[in-house]
Amino acid sequence: MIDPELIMKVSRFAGINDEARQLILQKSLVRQYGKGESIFLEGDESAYFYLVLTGEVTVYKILESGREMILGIIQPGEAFGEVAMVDGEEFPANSMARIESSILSLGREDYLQLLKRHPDVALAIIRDLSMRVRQLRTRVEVLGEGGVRSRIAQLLLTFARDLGQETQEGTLVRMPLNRSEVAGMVGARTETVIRIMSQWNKDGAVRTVKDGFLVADMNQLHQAIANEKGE
Amino acid sequence: MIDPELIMKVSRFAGINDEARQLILQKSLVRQYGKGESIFLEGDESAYFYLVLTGEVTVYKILESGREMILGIIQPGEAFGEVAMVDGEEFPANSMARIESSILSLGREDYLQLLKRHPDVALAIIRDLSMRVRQLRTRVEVLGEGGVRSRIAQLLLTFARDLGQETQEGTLVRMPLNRSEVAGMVGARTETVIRIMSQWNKDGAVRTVKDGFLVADMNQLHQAIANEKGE
DNA sequence: CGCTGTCTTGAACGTCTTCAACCATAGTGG
DNA sequence: CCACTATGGTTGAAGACGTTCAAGACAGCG
Repeated sequence: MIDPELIMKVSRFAGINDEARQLILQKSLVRQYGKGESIFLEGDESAYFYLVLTGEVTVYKILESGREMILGIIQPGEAFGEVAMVDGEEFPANSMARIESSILSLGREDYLQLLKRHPDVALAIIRDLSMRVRQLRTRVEVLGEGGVRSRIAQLLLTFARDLGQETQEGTLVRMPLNRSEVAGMVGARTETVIRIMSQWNKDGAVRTVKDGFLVADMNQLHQAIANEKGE
Repeated sequence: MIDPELIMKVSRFAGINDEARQLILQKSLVRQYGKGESIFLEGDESAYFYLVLTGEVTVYKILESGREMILGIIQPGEAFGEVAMVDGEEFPANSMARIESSILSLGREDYLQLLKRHPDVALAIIRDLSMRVRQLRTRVEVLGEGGVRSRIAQLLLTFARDLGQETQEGTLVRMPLNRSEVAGMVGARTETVIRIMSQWNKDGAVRTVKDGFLVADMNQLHQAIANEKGE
């Protein structure tokens, strides 16, 4: 059921030697998760390391106030739950498949063994952690912006920068985000997000399309941030 | 001018061998910074790794909206600017001494050499990065809480948990935080912070004392978060 | 003593949330 | 094929909340 090609395509395992490759194929588990299916919950024992092969995973947390905060959306090739596993702590957040996904998991022991065998071990972890630090930092920056309008603008610009592809219509981000998810990421209510985004839609700044959204006019978003009161 | 004792006390360098110790003493630079003095600015070339020996450093960023966001307050023994240096990128934020501080810096080359000589290298970095990930995550959680009241409560509780010491009056956090700083950490205005905190002061929940603040009644803070509208 | 920086308070205004309802669309099962 | 249901998007009105601007209190320091 495991597609060896798929696994080896993951940048993290690129250039890995044959022995390590065998270890992965033998010891890892690849499982399909349906949309909305839970992968682990906050407080669970973290005995596995997870890697998204295909699909997307939402890592989220229920805050003390009851709000649901999305900490991150994990893309194919990216790992999650790794920090907790290395530290040997419980998972600090929940995770679920955002869409139909296939996810590889490797037990702690096997993971550590893999690291030992492969020389670029530490580097892979360090690179991964650095990336996470950077992501979290931009998240803090998004949340730090004053109004909800600024926060959404900042969020969309970040997505456009990281995942966008240029088209003659503007920057296209191939990731359908519903308004609730946006709300969960910027710490706001769905209705508020809707009001702001439909405004932008009318103004031709951002348009929701088939398989994602299109930032047609970045300037308008920057403006929205700059004067803290959209339009 | 460098106090060898001081350097060796830093947990990061504990158990280091003599050779490495010599390297640090010879190659590192320790400099005093006055309150408010800048250490590096966003966009600066990151050629050094910094470590707080005594004092405290504020790492902050000027957001696109013009707001000043405090990303972290670095305590003695903690490093900063490290990620950027390892990645070879420009500093993504500013830093300044929050109080009179002595700060050690080590050039990129020497730092890498130190890491090579000392076996626990990668581990030190990984531990450091993990810690930073955890800190940023709690920061995101703080900012994600709905109202300003919840965010401040969450922030103070975090400080109490991490740095607090129990007294018969409550949990004491030995760190003077002025209201502007709190505002910069929760993404709010100083006046708002003042209104909320003086309310809490009257209610006996949190009191500002000589060298920090005292959380007298944690429950009130949890309450404030729970029902999103303080008391 | 006057200065500076922090803390405080008030009032007006704009923003966001809340709650409640309604529309559109895509499946689903009869 | 259609009613039925679930999901996501949308809108309105009222009120809570936070910001803004302006002004004053206060303490520590040269």
